[in-house]
Amino acid sequence: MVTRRERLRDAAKEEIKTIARAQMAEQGTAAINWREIARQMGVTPTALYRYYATREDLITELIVDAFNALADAALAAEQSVSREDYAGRLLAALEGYRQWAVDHKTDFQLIYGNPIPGYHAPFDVTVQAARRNMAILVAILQAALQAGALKPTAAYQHPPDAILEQFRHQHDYGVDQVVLYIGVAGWARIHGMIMLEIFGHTPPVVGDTAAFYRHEVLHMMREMGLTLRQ
Amino acid sequence: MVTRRERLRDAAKEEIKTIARAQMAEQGTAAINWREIARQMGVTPTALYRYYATREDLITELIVDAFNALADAALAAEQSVSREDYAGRLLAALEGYRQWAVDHKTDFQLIYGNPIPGYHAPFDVTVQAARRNMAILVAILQAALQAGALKPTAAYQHPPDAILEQFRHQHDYGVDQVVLYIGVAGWARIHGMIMLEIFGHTPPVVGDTAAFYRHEVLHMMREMGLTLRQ
DNA sequence: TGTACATCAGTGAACGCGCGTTCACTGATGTAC
DNA sequence: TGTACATCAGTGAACGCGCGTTCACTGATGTAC
Repeated sequence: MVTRRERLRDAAKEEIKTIARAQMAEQGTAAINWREIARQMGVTPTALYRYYATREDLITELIVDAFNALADAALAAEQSVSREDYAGRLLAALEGYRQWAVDHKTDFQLIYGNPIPGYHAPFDVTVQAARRNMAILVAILQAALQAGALKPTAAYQHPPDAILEQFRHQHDYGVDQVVLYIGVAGWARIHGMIMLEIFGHTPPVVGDTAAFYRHEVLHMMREMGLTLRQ
Repeated sequence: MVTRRERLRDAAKEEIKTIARAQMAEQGTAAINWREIARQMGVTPTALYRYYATREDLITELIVDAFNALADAALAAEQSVSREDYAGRLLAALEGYRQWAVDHKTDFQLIYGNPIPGYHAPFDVTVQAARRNMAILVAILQAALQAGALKPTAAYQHPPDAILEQFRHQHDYGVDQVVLYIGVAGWARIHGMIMLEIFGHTPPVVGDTAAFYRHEVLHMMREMGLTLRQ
């Protein structure tokens, strides 16, 4: 049961994070400013130490939140599609992924861009959070493989030596080797487009970045051997 | 003719930039510190104003340098391959591109990662520099197309509507539409792998990132319709 | 070849600013009997 | 139901630090005649 105090406490923590996110959106991820947060809340800087032991802790929580929100967005998108439409599910997940990134540019930068100067993310925390994103994509591919909707094309059937290292880690996701390879290769591909867009480097020849992304994803799925419904 | 004074001046500017790059390598792109540069040079902070009017100007020059060095690396790699081996040239260019990025992680981050807080790159300067990189790749593709080594596969022959915007900009590079499309799509793909590697997010299943990159590039070239020599 | 002047590199003090964090504290809110 | 005590949110002063930039200046190096 949640006490009144706990509710107020959680609300205060949320307010702090909301302001921190606004700061990032305006000035970049490195612009998270303790004293300025306090100012905006109408409170002394010391009061914030009731909620976060240090600025580092606040940033860590923002990172974990971002990873989770990103995974939630992909998952929600994926779950709105009929279970047997594997290609549709994957497309939805990947579009949900991109949409979240575009809607929360600085949160995405916080995760995948430059580390904040002087800040070092605790390894285990962020790795755990990052795994969830990969796990969602890989789960769809695995289901598609078992249902026969994913028939990996020749090039994907035998992962290159470079990726054989995976044997050591395979249990991490508990899926077939092909699926893991397709997952990693595919993820790298969509990551490139999103990073270019988020950081404003998409070549000016691309007009509609959302449509470009969708086109590339569909092309990729076809090329990898995932059957599309008509 | 270069006077003694000009030589000394250029040497001093180089020293400043070298120290700034070391700072980035150690603490990230945002860690460029005017006073600390002066300290390391054994000089007062004010002395540096003889060479750069402001910290912003210094950063801008670092960005331009990085873009040029990156393009130089790709070009040099490409030029060491026989002119008629188009696939070999492209592979060399792309591997040179990645290698430079890996060897100069923070310079690459400076270009393609988070903007430095409070710093705003002058648009025209950086755009001009970025264009060179794209131009090099696209030139190889165009030559390959004309020589018949590049026979775009079906999926690439007709760029999607999303990219038709290019008509407005096509003259920028003066190449065929297919080439431009292949160039942009391909660039996004390699960009994803490099960004993941540079920022330390390559999934741990990938053992040898260089081999993985090479494998993906070769696969991509085959898939796009660029004939490989045996 | 020597002199007069202009150009340039670098100094040193100071400005104004803001940061994250510590410490000892006050006063309000909750809890146990 | 009221009282005694513990818990918690928040204050206010201060610490130690470092930043980029300005200003008026000195002394060395180059240039023109």
